[in-house]
Amino acid sequence: MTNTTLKLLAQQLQLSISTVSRALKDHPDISASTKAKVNALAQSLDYEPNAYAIQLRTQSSKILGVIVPAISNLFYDSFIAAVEEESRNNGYAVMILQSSHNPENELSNLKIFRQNRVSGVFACLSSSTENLEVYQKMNEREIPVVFFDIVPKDNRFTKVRMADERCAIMAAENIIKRNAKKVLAIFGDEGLSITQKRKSAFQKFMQDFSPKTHCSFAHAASTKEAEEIMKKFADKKQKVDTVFCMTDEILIGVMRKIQELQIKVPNEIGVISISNGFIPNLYYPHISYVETSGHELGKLAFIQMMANMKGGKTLTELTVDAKFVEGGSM
Amino acid sequence: MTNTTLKLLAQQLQLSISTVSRALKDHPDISASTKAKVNALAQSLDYEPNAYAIQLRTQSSKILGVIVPAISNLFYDSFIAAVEEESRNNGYAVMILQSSHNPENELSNLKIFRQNRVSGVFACLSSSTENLEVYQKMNEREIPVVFFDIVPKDNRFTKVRMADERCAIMAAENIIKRNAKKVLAIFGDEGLSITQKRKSAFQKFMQDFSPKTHCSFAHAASTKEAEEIMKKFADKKQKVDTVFCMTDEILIGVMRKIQELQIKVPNEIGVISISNGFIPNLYYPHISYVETSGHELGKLAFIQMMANMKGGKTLTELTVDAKFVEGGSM
DNA sequence: ATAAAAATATCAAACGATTGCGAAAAAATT
DNA sequence: AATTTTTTCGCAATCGTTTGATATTTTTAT
Repeated sequence: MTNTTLKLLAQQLQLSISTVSRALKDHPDISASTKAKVNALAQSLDYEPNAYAIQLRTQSSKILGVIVPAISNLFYDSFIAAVEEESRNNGYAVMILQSSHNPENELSNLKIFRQNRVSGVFACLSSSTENLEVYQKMNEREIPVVFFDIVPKDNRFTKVRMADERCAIMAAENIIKRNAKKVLAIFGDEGLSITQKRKSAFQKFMQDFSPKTHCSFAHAASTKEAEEIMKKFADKKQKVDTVFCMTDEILIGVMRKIQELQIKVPNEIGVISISNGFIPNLYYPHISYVETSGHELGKLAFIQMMANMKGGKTLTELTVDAKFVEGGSM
Repeated sequence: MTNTTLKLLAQQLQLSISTVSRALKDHPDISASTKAKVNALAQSLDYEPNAYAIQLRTQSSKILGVIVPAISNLFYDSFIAAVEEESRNNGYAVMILQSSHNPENELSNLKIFRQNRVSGVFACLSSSTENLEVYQKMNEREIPVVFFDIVPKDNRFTKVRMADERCAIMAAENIIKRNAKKVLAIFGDEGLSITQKRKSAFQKFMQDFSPKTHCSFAHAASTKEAEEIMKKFADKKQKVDTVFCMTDEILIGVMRKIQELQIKVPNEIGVISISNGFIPNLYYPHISYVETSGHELGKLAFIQMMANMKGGKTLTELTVDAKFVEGGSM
């Protein structure tokens, strides 16, 4: 069965294609009676405009692209969900591609986006992306790019991200409030700017406001690594009394060890993390965390995208503020 | 900056558009030298074919649609990830829309898919979807629809799903093996066929092979509900010694209560669930589970899609088999 | 040297929709 | 009744690509 087209409608109604087209879009040139007829037939024949023809003619697609390292991720999936929702409400469809943290995939994804003439892309850099030229070119082609979460340092681009420094500082605040003596702070992948930001902010704040607190720093790129780090520190004689986890992956590893060794939270050890809240609430007591909401970030990103598409380039870096959620683990 | 087109290339090279087009696709009609020239210029001008023009001309898009109740879900996100991966490797892009379990959204999503002339759709029914007519129409338009996870009973459609009965039976087997006396089995949304299947298979198996085991059945549509159910049953005098959780949401609720009440797993209570493994492995001891892999299902769905698109309709119902993963909670 | 075959490149018509411009018909004005 | 205005609609070009048919040139065979 072939799709209904304007031509088909026109033939059946003995009208010209242009009249049918105009009738369908409620153009003032067309009489009410014709409109009625056209609409009726379109309805009964299940007419749906061919988006491809429209885009070809109007040179503007109603598709937005999203590149994430992985869809299957507690943070990114909520970001995607938010973007999808906003997009649909605004007449856009979303095309989602994952880079798997591989710059090559990132490139081929971008290619697909270009072929499909997406009218904008949301991009989260993969950890090893060095070359931003492609993105620069997109901007030159007037395809707005909004970076999120893992963003380039380069300030030629529009970016939205969590208030990373604030997150880290809020965590530090609560660690100090708890009166911690020996802190283990586990951060994520050392190469990412997001890690750097969080770490240096954390470090500085602790230094400035509680210089006597002893802090050990570690990096874990996976749950497994976090688990091992936790193990090492739990084995030591002078145990740490508070552990900070920069990501969900880290928290999971840490909690596995804590449960296994039956360390009491919060009495023997305090735990605090940065998260969207899903993982922290799995445990009892709930883990206290600084909230970073993929959902909020998605909404903000969409707003930025619309702004970029409408008017002049707004090359700003917006941040979603964080808030502390008391769980019971501190 | 405007996009490079065939026309532009042709002008610069003093060739006809058709020659350029053929050169780019390595058509035997074109000489090697011409091809070289064309390719060189195309490269330097960053030529990317306009997917819209191609689709318009060839009447076939390289886009697949996916409808899920929610992207932000441990099962669906891995399904999506798998489909996306397979798709990209086969030259397809994926458009993802979420229904939020709302039939209206489902409908408008389908509309978007039609407008974009997707060449196939993967659909997971929202819990309250009654009217399958739209899907039937898609099939009539020769747009293959592959249902996954929550599938229609109707056998006019192609479906892939987990081996739901097997899952439930495997869980039951292990409950019997544990020598459970009092079992609490919590199932999901009563309206879903997936729930029905799992429940009746579970029920029958327990009845047939261990009629003396006392089973209490309950339904929970959310984590919160599961938590309350668990609370009720933990308070009782004659405590249950084994609890079965049909979904991750339920497991999470149950585990919250168990941790809160400090019930010892597996000594005081055995826990078993159906899951993709992520959640069960968060706890210590790891929860034993029957594995249902969204990733596997996604791959299977893609294969079915390709089969449907290539050849004759293969209206079959395929299932991904389950396997039991020993955690330590039984 | 001439006809036949092979190689190379071009023409032109689609695909489905939009839209400026002009034309015919109907209504309003003089 | 003649003219102007308004309403209603059609013509045709265009977006970028593909592709069957055709034209031109080169090579090979006779």
